[in-house]
Amino acid sequence: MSELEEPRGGLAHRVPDLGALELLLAVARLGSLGRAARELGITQPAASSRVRSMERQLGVALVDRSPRGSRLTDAGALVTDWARRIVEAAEVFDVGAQALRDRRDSRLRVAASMTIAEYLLPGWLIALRAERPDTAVSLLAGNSTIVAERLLADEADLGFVEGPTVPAGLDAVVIAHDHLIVVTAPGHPWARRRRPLDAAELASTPLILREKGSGTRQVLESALGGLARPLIELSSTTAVKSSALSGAGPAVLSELALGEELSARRLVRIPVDGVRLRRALRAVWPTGHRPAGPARDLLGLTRGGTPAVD
Amino acid sequence: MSELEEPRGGLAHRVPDLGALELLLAVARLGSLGRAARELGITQPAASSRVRSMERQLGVALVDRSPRGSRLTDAGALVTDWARRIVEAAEVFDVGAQALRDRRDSRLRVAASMTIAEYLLPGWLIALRAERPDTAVSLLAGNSTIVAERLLADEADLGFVEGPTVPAGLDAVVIAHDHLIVVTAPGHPWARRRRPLDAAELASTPLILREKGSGTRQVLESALGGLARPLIELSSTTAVKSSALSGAGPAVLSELALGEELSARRLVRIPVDGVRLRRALRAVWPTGHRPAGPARDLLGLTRGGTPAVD
DNA sequence: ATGGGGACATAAGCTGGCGTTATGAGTGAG
DNA sequence: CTCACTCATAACGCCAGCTTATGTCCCCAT
Repeated sequence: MSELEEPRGGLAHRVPDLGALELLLAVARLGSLGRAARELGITQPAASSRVRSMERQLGVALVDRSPRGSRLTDAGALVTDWARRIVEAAEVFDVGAQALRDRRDSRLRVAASMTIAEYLLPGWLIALRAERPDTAVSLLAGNSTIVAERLLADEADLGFVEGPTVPAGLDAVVIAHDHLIVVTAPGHPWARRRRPLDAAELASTPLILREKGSGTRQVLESALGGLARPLIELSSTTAVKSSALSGAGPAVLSELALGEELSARRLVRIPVDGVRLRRALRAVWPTGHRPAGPARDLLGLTRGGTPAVD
Repeated sequence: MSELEEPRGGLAHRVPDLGALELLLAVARLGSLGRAARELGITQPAASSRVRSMERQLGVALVDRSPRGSRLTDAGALVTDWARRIVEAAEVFDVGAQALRDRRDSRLRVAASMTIAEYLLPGWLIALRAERPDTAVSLLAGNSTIVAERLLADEADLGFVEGPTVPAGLDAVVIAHDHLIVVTAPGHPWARRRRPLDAAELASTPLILREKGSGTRQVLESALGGLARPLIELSSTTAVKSSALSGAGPAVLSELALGEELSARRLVRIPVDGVRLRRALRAVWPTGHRPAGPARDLLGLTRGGTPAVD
């Protein structure tokens, strides 16, 4: 019948752009199109038209307009919550990308391992920006050696490394532990086990793993005593996750890489007994040069709001 | 010095749009601008220009171009992972919004409680689309009463409800449990406790809660034996989370609402002892009308890839 | 009751971003 | 040496979204 429109495009054609989503969040929060428009620095007609075209695009009424304000419809509330998650991911992107660009005016230069730079640092930077909006941060991502080099050459003010050892010449404090966990797709037999796995089972089962030499692989192998049987070897955490999601087999990866997948049961965590699958995450700085100023502020955030280290 | 550009706009001006992010992911996966362009159904010059303007916008080189392909730079890999999370959130938005619109041609009509519709269903629908791309789904979100009405009026094929009781006239199967958890900002004294909380402590401490009558509030109060002392009462899970993030106090909310906040330690989970803070999530259908066809497919996904119920 | 003010809608015009086609230039393989 | 592949550049067109200017509705205060 009415096969007039078959968008058949990428997501971008079916999902409103970030500006529209921000607008929707503002409308939800402020209860008025006009006020939301003002907050975003656009005019009221622009906001009106934008919300309208968003509704047209989605085929769903999002806001109830009235002569004295606008409130979300039920569907609008649902859509707004999904929108919020996009915007939050965009904030992470933004603060991360902003730190990546080399700025000469950075007041705080951070060097961090990949895992930390990817998963943890943006959150800290968002929190830091909330407290100290004027602190421009620059980020360099690399392995422990790189981080140490930068710090010792005074090209970074604060570093973050993962793994069992602290590079020479640096003082360190453990800020958290990264737990590796075993996951499978929900259909896998392990997902129905009642007893935790033990080391022997884990070592004797082919697993989806990062490549040999990677941080997570090292932790696993040292925990198992040198043995780990790869089912597939992949070069990024993301690839491991995708592979596990597709049901290829059990995977071992950092809990940091799992978000919704666990709570929505798209992946199932398999308990493991008697194997210490974790590694320390440490903040580091040149021996003696205890972090001060912005570095100290950031360090405070990483340690759970306790500003003093000591 | 060079204060030429101060974007000073919303996120939308600093974060590339979804089309650009999808393009970046395709380039990362395929190793070539041209191939990525083809996959997205645009021309190679369009892709080239888009990636270039994204690099200009971010001030970071993302891909190394060579006469025989393009690979991500180190910074590009990081940016791409952040981009992936935006795109994943956009997929959730897309599949959810698509289901919300009333389609006459829906092959599967679902009625679900808010929590399930918001957090769980999109993931299931993405999985369902992967297996049965032709299944058009429509979604109606509402409380248990609404869900039951729709099912009994044959206006929905499958329902999802949360809470201790199964509405009359429906058969049900428990598909999961929603665990309520107690969280605080990392700076809160509870975050440093070593012993789990007990019921008495929980009941005697003012908490950030949903309003009286809400599902999560009911679970908490029945678990505590009727008592719950609100510090603030808020009308959405999201508001509770924001409030907890800002350090207003301990909050009780569904683990489904927490994503990164926990693993990145922006919120800390406080263990609780001797209180059963969970509620069953159930799939429901009219007594006797065992789900078949698409409804059965979806039901299978919710139960961890086991297609057969029974 | 009557005007003022807030909220949203509509209309007309401009602009810029992104797309297209057409072409050029560099590299490696047969 | 030519083909096949990569990416870059140029010239042009379209449309989404912005703006300003106006209209309508409703509530409230005088």
